[in-house]
Amino acid sequence: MVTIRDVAKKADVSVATVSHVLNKTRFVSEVLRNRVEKVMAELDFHSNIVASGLRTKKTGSIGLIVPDNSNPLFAELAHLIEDVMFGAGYSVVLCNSANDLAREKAHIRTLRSKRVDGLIIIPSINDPEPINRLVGNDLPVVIMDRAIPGVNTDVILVGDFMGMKEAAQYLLRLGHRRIGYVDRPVDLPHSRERFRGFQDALQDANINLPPELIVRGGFRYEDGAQAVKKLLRNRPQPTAVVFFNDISAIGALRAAIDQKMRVPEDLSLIGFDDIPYCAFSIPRLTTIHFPKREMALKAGELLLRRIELGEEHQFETVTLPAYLVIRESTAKPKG
Amino acid sequence: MVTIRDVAKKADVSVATVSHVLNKTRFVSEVLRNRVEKVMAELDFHSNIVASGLRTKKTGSIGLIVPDNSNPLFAELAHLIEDVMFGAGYSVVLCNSANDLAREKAHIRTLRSKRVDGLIIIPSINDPEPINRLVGNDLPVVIMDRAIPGVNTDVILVGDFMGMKEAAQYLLRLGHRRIGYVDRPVDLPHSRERFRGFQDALQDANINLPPELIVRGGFRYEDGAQAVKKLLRNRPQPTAVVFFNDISAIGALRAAIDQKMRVPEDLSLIGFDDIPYCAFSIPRLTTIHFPKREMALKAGELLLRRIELGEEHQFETVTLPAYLVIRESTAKPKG
DNA sequence: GTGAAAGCGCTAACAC
DNA sequence: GTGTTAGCGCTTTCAC
Repeated sequence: MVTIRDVAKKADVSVATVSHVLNKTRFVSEVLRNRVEKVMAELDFHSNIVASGLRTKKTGSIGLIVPDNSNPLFAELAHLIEDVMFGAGYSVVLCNSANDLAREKAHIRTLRSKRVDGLIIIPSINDPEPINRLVGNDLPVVIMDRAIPGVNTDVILVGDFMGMKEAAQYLLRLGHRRIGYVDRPVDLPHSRERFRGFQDALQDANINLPPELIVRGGFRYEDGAQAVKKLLRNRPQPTAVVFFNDISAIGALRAAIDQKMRVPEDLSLIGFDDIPYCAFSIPRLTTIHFPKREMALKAGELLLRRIELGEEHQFETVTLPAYLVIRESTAKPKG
Repeated sequence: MVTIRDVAKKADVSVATVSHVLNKTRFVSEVLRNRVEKVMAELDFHSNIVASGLRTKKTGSIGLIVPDNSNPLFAELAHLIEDVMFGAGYSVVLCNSANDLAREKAHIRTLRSKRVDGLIIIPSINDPEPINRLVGNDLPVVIMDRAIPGVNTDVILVGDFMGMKEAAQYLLRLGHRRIGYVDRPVDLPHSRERFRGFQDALQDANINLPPELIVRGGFRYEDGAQAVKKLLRNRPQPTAVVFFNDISAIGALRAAIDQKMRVPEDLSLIGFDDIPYCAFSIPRLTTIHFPKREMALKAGELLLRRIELGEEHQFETVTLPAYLVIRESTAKPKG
């Protein structure tokens, strides 16, 4: 690997000069600058960022921890974040936590050792301690999507409560009275909020929510399928079901059709996230829009501000509105 | 940030000893080892991998360049690769090329500057030169999914030709004679292979493939929808359409239904990739299975071999079989 | 406008 | 068994 030294020697200048043309960090006469640049090209010189990082304490990389990059929501978020960070000159190290605390902590540890300039996390952790320790060590962190009580970072949330409440209200307005709810297997702040929004809407309308209509399902296709089958075993059957996320709603849609139910005539279904596929399923899925682009942008913005302006004060918590997108999987209950 | 020096001082040993307990790279008496480890924990020491990387020329990171992490195929591949690399102690820097050559080159340049230990690329580039230059500089690279003629790396391909041929043969066996084909907007080796497989099957059966049944569409939902609408304007209409990928097939499925076509009764549809959603669409999508797990595993294996064993010889090209998965979007043509 | 040189935090050869 | 120390390839202060 060719070094700055090699370039300096061949261009007959000092390493300082080479460094300065590299970083435009002080004036270099045109003659020398041209000479240096020519030699760099000739030698196919690629500045060693590891070495410069050792001096400058900047790596030009950030860590991004998501639960599961196979999930279309997280995949899109990861993509968008990579996009804004690329624009700002940073690379992103992508880590999947698999909803596993130990793994998440391992990734945090590694990322810290690698001296990433910042961290964006969609946490599986509910414990602020490992994260607060990072911040204490001057590592800018932004938490996305899931609130962790007591965390000292910027956090960007989605209007889970209101989004889900709006969905339930819509169903109520259509005339539904027996509405099922399918949750994640283990709850986290965001899922709790969504469920609260759902409950709140029913309560406002004085609708009873019997426990048999709440199922702790999962966030995968199969989970949604299983959950809806279970709900459909109830008598009377629910006329609508709301899901923690789109994927499980789509699995449920499939299972409902398999059970000869018509959607939405016999059963209304609502998801959450508004993944691209919702607009193409048959029927198209009514869902709550998750503002992915806005979240990625905001996350990038807040992180970059901490990194580059070194802001230390006031952590911000911003909540982006989620809103209902009415498509074709919802209708009035029959009868 | 606490350094090895701080630890050494506090534990009253030399930095060498600290380094050696850190890396288990030479024997350290239990007494000292315990003392050092205790101090490390007390000071919350996190070894600076940037610094060690400068000495060892290893960063413990690899680069992964995919066209678009929002695409479920690439998202899953990225996830799987992260998984195997995590298991081997590496982080992965994820980059989206957006099918843009300039961007892909920019990423390669950055990754090289960051001295990643290896690179896995799903190239948008057709030009072996930038990649061969990397290899010339001792950066292990493996190319996935798309062949680049003349490249000096390991490459892992999928049986595009045979997979697509099998799909077409299946359609032929069902009795289809007017079969449409929807390709990517600009072809790359893998799409060319797929198309060749399709052509080959028709040719074997002495079926004519009129140009109006071939559309250069795209790989997004909307593209598939547009493409199928265009195909359906032909008279006689095709009775089946094969798509370059699942996403466009799913978009087409939606559009076909919108045009009051029944799938598969009026129109058979086949995708490619077997993304998870295919098993849940209505109807479930017949497609060609893309061996994602096997590819990720193989890519990791080959890359790690180059990185850790420093193998220099013989580049390998492995082709993983792709096979037809018959679901519900295909049937005999009516009439 | 340019160069010399110290030093970032680690590893590893060498010395004892 | 353990310690000393010379770098790894850069950046940046200080000097001219």
